[in-house]
Amino acid sequence: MTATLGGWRRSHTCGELRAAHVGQTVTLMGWAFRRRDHGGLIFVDLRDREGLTQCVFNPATSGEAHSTAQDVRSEFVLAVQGTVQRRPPGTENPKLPTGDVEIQVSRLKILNESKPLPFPLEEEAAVDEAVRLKYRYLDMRRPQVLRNFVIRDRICRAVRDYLHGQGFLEVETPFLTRSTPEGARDFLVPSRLSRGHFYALPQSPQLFKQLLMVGGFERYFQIVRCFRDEDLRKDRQPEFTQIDIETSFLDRDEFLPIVEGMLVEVFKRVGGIDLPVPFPRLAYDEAIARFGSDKPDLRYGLELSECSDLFTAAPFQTFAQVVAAGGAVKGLRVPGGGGMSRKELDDLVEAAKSAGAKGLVWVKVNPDGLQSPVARFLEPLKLGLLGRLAAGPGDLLLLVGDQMPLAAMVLGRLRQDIAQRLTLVPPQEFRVCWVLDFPLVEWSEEERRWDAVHHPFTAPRDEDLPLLDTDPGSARAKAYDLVINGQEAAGGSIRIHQPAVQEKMFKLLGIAPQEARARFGFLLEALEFGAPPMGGIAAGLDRLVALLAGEESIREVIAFPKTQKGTCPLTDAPAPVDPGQLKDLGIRLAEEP
RNA sequence: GGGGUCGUGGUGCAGCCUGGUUAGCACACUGGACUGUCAAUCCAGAGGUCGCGGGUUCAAAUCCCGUCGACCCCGCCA
Repeated sequence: MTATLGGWRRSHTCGELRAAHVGQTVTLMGWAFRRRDHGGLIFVDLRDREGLTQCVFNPATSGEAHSTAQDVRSEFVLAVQGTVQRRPPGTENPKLPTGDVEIQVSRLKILNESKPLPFPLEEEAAVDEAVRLKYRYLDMRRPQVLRNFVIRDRICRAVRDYLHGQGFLEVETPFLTRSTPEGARDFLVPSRLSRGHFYALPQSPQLFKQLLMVGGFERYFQIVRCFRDEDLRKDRQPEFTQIDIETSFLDRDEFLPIVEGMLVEVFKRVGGIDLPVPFPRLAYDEAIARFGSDKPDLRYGLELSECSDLFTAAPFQTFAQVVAAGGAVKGLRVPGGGGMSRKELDDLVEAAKSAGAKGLVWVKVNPDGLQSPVARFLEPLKLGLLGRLAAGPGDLLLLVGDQMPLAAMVLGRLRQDIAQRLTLVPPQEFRVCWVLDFPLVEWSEEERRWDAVHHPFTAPRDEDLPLLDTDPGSARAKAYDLVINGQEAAGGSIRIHQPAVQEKMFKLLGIAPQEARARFGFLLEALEFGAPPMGGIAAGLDRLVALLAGEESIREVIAFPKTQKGTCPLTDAPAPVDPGQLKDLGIRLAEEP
């Protein structure tokens, strides 16, 4: 190092020099971002993590430095020594924080050269993501990419500071663990020492954090990697990071404010945003009824209306039958949507069908009456309908009749599309809410059994405990989701801490006692040794960072993300392995089918 | 597993629908000129298996089939 640097020491970063530094002799190190060669005079914008500083190479100052600067190309690594001087009047650059000054370079050292780059680092340059990821180490030199990781770092620090202040212990849990049934597909790791046996990478530290509570740690958190072998999306990676939290002796209403405090701290420190507390709370049923979603976006209105009663005895047989069969008719008013073309309406109908609806009734409210494929059935209901939906001329009404919650969820999906199309979504705004009282279980038609909505360790609400025997589908869980701008940002629950209840839950889910013992025996046993009441939450760190960074995809806030097929363009993982490695593991690959 | 968009010098795109000049433009790159630029400017130049394979045709970047890859969506993600 010393040899290369020749005793030079960096005195300042490229982001900090101001008019107050004029006259000082400084040493800067960084990358040549841009070079402007005027023949007699050469300008180089030197870039490091903190910013840009213009360096001037004048033969009158140093002929040697000037001639070396002629060889400088993009992304050469440079060390410069020189004097900070005020730029000549009229040549200041207001776009740069350092734009009032420049370095009159007396000595230049090229620390390393660079080949021409495979893509430009200019901010405005659009580059294919696959190319960016293959050369991610170059991509991150772009200030707008770096910025996302600064935000990520600050969020993590705010989380740690806050939780430590609240008495939480940061504890690590194993990555090599055992496969859990249910949930996502596991990533498996073959064991060499126990041939034929496999570890699984954790989908979350769920069981371990409960064991930490049995262990008396009382308040635990971890910023931890989780692994799920499922298909990817712009907000889903095979490995992602959670802020994982668990507490003892707290009921839901004592725990949620702790999480609110964490979010307040993060948004305040990182975004300068004041989130009002307490966060609004919506029961699951209410969220579905009003917004057609269990993760409602509260940044805009477009609430759904309950219209079932209007159709009980109506001439519109289709809906009357739906209501008679215990279903519901839900309505959505699209303000000013009366001008939509036939094609746009057809697209809405298509979208409704692909969301699972049998159909979609649209109604244009014209000054002279209703216009709709079923207008003649609706005309008698006109006043009731317009009143219920608060609709007037120029509006479009969308109606779906089906079983709940499907009817509402179909409109909930259209609600999002329409908000986008009508640009009702305010930018730079954050609306946070809790969704509570989720159903404990839901009936799985294909498996012919009850499935846990959250996970099998989630406690039912105390008053709903008897329902486990009589009407499991109506039992509500002590589960909660934190929703920000229509995205699930965190989810958690109060856990079952009594073995008898846990066994009852397994039974309900069709997990036989011996099967439960085989899979979760260690947890069941732990619950028998004085497990405290406990509950917690897991927040998706990547999504939180993306939200605060204003990025669509979490790939933008992960240093080395995977493509949609789960590959890494930089390392070419996953890759075949040496046959000897497979032999050690006792693994033979099956022939291709 | 299914649907959609895209794939053309290093990068970003046009050309494709309606097959036929030497595949065009911008940026980057190379050489030259230039002492106040900051997306420097001006002059000159080099750089292409049109993702891959097959088919149709006198002729394919262009039409057809297959395949691979990237992205978006549905399913999936307790």
